Amino acid sequence: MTLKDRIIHESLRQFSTKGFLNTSITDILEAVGSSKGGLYNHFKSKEDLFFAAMSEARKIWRQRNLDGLQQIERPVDRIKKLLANYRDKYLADSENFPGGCIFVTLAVELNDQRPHLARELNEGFVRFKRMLKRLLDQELEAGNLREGVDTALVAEMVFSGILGASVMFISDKSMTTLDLNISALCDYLTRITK
Amino acid sequence: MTLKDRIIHESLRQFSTKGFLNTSITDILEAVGSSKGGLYNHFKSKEDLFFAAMSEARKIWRQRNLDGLQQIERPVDRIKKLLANYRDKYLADSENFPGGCIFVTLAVELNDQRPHLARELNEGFVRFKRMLKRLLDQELEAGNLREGVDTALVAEMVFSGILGASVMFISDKSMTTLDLNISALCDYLTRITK
DNA sequence: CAATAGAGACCGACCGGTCTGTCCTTTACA
DNA sequence: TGTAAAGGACAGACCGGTCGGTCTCTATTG
Repeated sequence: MTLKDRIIHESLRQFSTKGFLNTSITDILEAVGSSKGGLYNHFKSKEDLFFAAMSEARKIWRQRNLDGLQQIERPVDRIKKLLANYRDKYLADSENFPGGCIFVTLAVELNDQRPHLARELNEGFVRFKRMLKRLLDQELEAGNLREGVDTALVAEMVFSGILGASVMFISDKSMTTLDLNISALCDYLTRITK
Repeated sequence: MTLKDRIIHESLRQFSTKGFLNTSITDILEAVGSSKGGLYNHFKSKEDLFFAAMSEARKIWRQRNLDGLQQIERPVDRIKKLLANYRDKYLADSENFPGGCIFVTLAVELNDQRPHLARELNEGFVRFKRMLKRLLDQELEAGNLREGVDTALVAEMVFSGILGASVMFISDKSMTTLDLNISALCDYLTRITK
């Protein structure tokens, strides 16, 4: 692994626990055993490192959460699989993200302090919500949802549930609470399905 | 209003937008038009100010969210009223908390960095969840919940939904998205009630 | 020899906190 | 009642330390 990659991955670890502003360049460099020169050779600023780290974080997120979704036919079951992935393969991943979901941590920290950095976090949230709604709409067109179910409302509910579970997990790092949350969401999905 | 109170309220404003660590006492003092001497005369440290501010924040939270709950008879309707309060009287309060829910912001920021400060935030979350479950259990005993409804699961779901809605509101400050989230939660509560 | 990666001294800005000094109000006493 | 002592509220200079970023210098490699 190159120094550049090691810096990026160490950044992900520290950003996920301490956020962007409270992580110092020095902390990252001490962890990877390098120095200022080694960092500023590859990144022109701390913000530049932020964007590189976010790109890598999105890649890891997709790898973890979309794994095995293609093999599943029913859209609603894809959502349930995604929820299980989110619990087992993503949030449980204390190697890359020891502080919990890095997007939640950074969104909460940066939205009022560094709007231009927070923008792409919000875009990620919106894209994720749209994906949930799309899957629910497919189920609706197949006539598999109960009467009066609003897919936009359900997508919002599931997404908020995931965000809330992520915040709870950041707070108490409890796998049982996390499991309770994911179970509640799956239960909810079952309840609105025929 | 005394200087001490003005410092506390300005702290709430700045903590809710920038968090604790990224708010400098100089920023607070400039906003209230005072100086170091004026602050350290009333608080022995920045952490001392934090605890004073949190105490005031909890007081405001209760005022806003529990307002008018006593007049309502059905427990599940109390929860719905609380959700409406949370949307209309608490999150919409940009005077005290311009950055959204201060407890979410601080919990996400402090859990890995200042565990002893974060502890009482988590305690608040647990107490709130217990309150939700207690109300649901009352409804269950009255036989007003549908078959197979697990009150702990529902409480978890509602609480996560609130946390998620708070994070979304921090991110986009959109009242329509917030309203969608609260509606989804009310919809969910209706769906599990007889 | 040229080019690049990396080490680390260094810079100005800012941090939380301390300390001294200056008011102003309250209290004590002849 | 006049006056001095005492104490609290606040201003702001100052301290050691840390921040992001720059710069110079060295080691390695083709």
